[in-house]
Amino acid sequence: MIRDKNCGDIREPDIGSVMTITGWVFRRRDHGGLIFIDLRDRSGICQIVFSPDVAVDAHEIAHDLRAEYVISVSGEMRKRPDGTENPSIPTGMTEMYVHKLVVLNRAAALPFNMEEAAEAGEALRFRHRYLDLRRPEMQQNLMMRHRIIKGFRDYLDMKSFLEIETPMLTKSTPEGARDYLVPSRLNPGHFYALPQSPQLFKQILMVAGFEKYFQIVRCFRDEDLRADRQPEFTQVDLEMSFVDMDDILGLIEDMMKTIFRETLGTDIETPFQRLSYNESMERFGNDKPDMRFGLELKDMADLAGGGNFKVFLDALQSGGMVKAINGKGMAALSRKELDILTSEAQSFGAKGLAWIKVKNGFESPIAKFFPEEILRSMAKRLQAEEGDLMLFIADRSKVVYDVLSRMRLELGKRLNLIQPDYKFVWITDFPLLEWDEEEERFQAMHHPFTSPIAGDMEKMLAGDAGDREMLSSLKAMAYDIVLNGNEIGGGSIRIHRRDVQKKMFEVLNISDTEAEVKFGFLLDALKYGAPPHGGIALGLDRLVMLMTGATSIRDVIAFPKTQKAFCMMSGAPALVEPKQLKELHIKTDEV
RNA sequence: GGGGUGGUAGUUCAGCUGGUUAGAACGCCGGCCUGUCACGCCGGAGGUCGCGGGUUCGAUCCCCGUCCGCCCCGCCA
Repeated sequence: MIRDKNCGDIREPDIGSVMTITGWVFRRRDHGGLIFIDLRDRSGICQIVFSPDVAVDAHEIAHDLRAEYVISVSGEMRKRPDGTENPSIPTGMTEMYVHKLVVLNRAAALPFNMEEAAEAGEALRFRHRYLDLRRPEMQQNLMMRHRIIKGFRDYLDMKSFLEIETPMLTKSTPEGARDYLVPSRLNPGHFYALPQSPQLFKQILMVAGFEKYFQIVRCFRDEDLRADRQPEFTQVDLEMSFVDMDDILGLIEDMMKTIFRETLGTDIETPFQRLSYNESMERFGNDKPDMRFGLELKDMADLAGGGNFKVFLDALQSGGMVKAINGKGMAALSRKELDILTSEAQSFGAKGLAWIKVKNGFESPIAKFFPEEILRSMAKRLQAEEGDLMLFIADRSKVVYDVLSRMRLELGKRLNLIQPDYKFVWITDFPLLEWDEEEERFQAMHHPFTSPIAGDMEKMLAGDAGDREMLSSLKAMAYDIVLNGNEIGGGSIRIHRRDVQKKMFEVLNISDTEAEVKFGFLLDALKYGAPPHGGIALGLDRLVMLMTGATSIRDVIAFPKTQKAFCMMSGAPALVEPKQLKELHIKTDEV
């Protein structure tokens, strides 16, 4: 070993001992006489002192030290003189008096200030990711990620889950996201796909009798990126046999509780609240509600219909809805501020925003369309009191939900209603199918292997594949796990009967031949004694983001890609040699 | 594919209604400094104003195109 101890581990018992420590020069304070350096390694920082009274040559060399030089220093650990201790760091009682300094490596002037790197542009941080990752904040993030992953592994191992790897070179599936394709040299014109998830393989593992499987696995989706979406991301993927939905939800709750306790020391509340998809939409306007605050949506159709405000009446008549939320204490907003709020609503897709101030009665351009009694009922339903602002959206249901759910979040932030906390919620009873207007057929809302809920199973089997109304009413035995308004995972009880699976393909308008070509191996497997099974996949990156307080998953991924799926450090993707393309039997169009 | 926003010194940003010499802070370089911890003080260097075109006597500023980052819609579970 070329060092005796980590910088951040130095404590008072080390006083008096002579040792060697190594690290990066973090900050330097060169007084000409005394030189102080904060030496940093992964564990933390330690102040070292160069004095001409202790070692003339080391002191001489120390003048030339610069940020991020890698050095080794040997010397005596001493108690800091009275009054010079630094209580703000764990090593603040001690300092090393260096008698020997070795510069292990020099560093060029940095492209950005490490201490203010959080403010530096992401493009720059990504290009020099090795420097960005050297920052304590990023190191903390990745250490937390490690502990969380270890938490999952330990917990699932304890519960007798087996970690089994599945192929990365796999087969393109037509449903779901766009695949990343990999050309096959040995099979001209044929392509592998990188997995969007190990879905089919984990089901096969259940058929194969492993009963409890998990994997911390990379998944790939060639879709456009967001702050919480990367083209490659990590799932905690698991599947179990002989279980029902409550078994899986219970296991995940206990697992989360364990991991939050062990990594953050936080005690989260279990069991998690459960909301049906419909209830979530009604009350919050989306299927991933942030449960840390109220501001719930209220249906106003009956009251709105009792006036003669044309916008409301039109919306209701054409099958739309009128819903509202209560902007607590916002009656003081000026006309101009209300205009801004309105254009915000419009940017979310609304045609307009109707508002009624509860202020000396009711103040609003639309108040005149409603009898006093209805206005009072509206206020009552929204629990609006003097000083509040009632905000209405009237439109098609999709628009109303979309706009109000976003306004709810916006107001929650603005009114400071969102306290730091971890509020989980399960969303259940999703529709099994979703009508695709463009393709004029049903799509599986979760995926085509999801079982209907028990009561709907016979309905689907007995029903006609063209019965749109019946099919739209079917509920899936699927569940999403939502944390603070972020979807962090989802799963379902799968179809384990071949006849049900075939019916599902029929409903989805996937022909026998097509099903055979695309999922034949799963259908085959279902013939040979498939146990009832189900599982879930958790989005690890999002979970770590929330647990570290990061604002983007890019801050919890060591080497993330930009919004154009470009790696600024390595330069991937890149052009390749014509020879490589030729071997792969590939000709490109452009460039 | 679409909407929004940004790109000026190594970095973060300012730069008025288009005007002659493009600034600040931090960093960098040189000097001074023996108790600092964002050390301090003095001095200095450092600019393809993303790129291309246009309008203009004159463009960092206006217009068009383009590239890149970020946020969002579509897309994606």
